[in-house]
Amino acid sequence: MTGRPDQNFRADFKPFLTKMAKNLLIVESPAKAKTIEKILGEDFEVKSCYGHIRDLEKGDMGIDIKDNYKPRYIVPEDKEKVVKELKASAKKSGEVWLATDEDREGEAISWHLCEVLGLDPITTKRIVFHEITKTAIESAVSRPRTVDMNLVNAQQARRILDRIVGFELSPVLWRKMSMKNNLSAGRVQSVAVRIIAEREREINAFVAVSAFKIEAFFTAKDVTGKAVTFSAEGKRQASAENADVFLQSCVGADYTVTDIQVKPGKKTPAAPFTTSTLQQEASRKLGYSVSRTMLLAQKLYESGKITYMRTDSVNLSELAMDAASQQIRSQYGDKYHQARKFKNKNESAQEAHEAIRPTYMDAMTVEDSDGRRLYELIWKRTMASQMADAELEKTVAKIQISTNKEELTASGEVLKFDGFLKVYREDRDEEDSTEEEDQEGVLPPLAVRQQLPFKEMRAVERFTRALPRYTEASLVKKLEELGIGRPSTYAPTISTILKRGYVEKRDKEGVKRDFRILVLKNDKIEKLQEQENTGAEKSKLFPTDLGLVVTDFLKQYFDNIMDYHFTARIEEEFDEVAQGRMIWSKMIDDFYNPFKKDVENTIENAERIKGERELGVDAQSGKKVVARMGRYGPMVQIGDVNDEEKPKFAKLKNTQSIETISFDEAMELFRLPRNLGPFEGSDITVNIGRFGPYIAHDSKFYSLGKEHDPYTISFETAGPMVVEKRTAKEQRTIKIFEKEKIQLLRGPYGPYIKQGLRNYKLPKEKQETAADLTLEEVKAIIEDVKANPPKRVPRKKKGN
DNA sequence: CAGTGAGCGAGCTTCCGCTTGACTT
Repeated sequence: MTGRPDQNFRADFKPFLTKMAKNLLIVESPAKAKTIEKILGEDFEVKSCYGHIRDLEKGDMGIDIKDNYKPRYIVPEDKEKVVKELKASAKKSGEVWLATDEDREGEAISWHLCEVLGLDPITTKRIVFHEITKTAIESAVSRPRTVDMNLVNAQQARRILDRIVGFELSPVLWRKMSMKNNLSAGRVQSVAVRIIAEREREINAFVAVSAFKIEAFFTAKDVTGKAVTFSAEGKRQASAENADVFLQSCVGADYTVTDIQVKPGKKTPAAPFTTSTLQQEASRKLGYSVSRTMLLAQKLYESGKITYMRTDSVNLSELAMDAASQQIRSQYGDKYHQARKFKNKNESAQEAHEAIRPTYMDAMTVEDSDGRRLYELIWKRTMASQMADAELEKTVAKIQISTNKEELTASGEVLKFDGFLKVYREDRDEEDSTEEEDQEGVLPPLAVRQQLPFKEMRAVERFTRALPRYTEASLVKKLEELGIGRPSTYAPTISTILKRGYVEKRDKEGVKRDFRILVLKNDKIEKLQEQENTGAEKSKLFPTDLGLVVTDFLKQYFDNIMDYHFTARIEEEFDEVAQGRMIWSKMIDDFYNPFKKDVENTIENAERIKGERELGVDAQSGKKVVARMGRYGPMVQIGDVNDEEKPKFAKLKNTQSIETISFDEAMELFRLPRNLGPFEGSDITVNIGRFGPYIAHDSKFYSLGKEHDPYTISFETAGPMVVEKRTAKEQRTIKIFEKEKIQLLRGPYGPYIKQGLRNYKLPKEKQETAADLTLEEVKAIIEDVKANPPKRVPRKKKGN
């Protein structure tokens, strides 16, 4: 099938539009709509539906399980306005064209549009394009198809399965967990937490082993005749004793070059950005969180600077490849250009869009100061992807030791042609990099049989490293590898598991560790001990105790859902549905029956989730000490609730965990509350409460903040703190109406009224003169705000 | 805001995947 030449398109098309009202073309994104309207011109009105316009009702799962899993769809409240507008436009227009994205979700959106706008899916025109260019769009318009119901059914199966898993599993947690927060579980989020949980346990179980790295230093003349030092490595020695023996055996040795190998090498540029790789590189190079990257990318997209930012495709349009080629040739010269098409490694990719790239390759940067660094990263990556390989020369020299049979190896790397490295080099994650690769240097020119002047030889103790904890971006990478989640959900998934308290993002301080060095110099061996910092991590994802116990629970009772390959397996079945080889309701039925049994079995037989761990026996009372989950989080407990005497409880610190806390650390926690003694007539006490550590004095409470430890803070520190915090509190106060219990306070967003637990913002015109407000005026403002509450979260729907 | 930790039970929570804004205690 060959496409018509473009110039014929309008001629073909016109007759059918004449005198009729405009055509309505619907796309998903409003930014796209604007561009396309310009391209298509007068005959088309282009509107956007802002993604899905219908979803399953929330009540009773939104599915009639007994009626073949029949879905009950509704237009969510926040989509009512869009739907109303689309209906009005559709009414006025001659014909409606559906141009949603070319993937499973896009197809379903088209079908929902048919249902809502009263269009017949059998006849309504459905078109797709992967790039927003005149050619692509006009060629798409010249070859419309209709909605593919098999693909729609695959989406419905996906949607319904996710609803079933989420809405059946979450209530199981509500029943079995004593914590009252709104817990949740789902096909994607629960596996994401599992990944974090398992990494943590690997790290906890890890035992570092050391070996001695042998490194010899020599001098030689470089190309300019200047003497330079270079190093060569020997075989690692397993222990300090072995290292010592080896260094002894080298005393008084001569070192001779016996062999030199020179091999060419090359480096190839990475593919253009997808959502996932953009998130990874922005995290590694710019330190951005996944959500920050997406926010900035969205802005760049909306202002027309880059193509769509939620994509799993590495493909560049012809237009983009040409533009890159031109830019590279003019900026760096012809030899730096090499046209490349990249293939997606990921099987789950749906490739409805292009890769993320600049709209105009000749724009090297953008005005917007927030988005500039991200834009430049995208620009460089796109350029590099169309540039020549970098050419290297790797040299490996073997060095003989005259006094023993061992051999040393010196290796070096020289860049012969920089190629794409002129613009861009991809960073690596910690876990993929090795020590050796990091320190390939340049070797001076050497010759076989050359005698090398010896400086010294070192045996340095090196420890194996545990795998690093995940960053947001490396978690996204892992999820993508497993085919779990989509470009539009990576950032929200991370927010969800953080919000639910399954995972925390924080830093970990390193610990000091001694390591040994043996140095052979002037025929003498010196033994040194030095210190290094190890295990420090920044902005990493840590599982909480909640995350760990929930993961264990779900793994025990729902191993199928928690399996890393569950999504991949059901994706194969969705594909079968999409191909028309499987009925979607049958597929869901096969999944649901055993799953429902698991749910019922769990509700009936599973114990409450406690995650209890015995730590030892309290010497004083002779009672058992355990760590476990309580109603308000992880805690330690002395004694049993069935004992005559009430058990003692203490909350774990943020950095402690049920799994790793020691008996001594647990006992330490029972030192609170501490009484520091009298100050201005009443005792100062320190404790940890619902909102963290605090000082109590004269029946007032002051937060302790992070820099002070309630276990160690002294009376000398606490006294002045009370005074300081008390005055700060007073300064925050503008006015107090004692009897009515109304306070007028100054906050970070300006002055506000506080009555009981509720806050009321002052109207703008009253903010300046807040101190002059009378009780009546204040009461009026409260009533006013109550009557017109500030719109924040969309209100609850009726009937659900 | 601030000491809790058992159990009862009303009424509530919850999923994933498309899309942007509205708006900050």
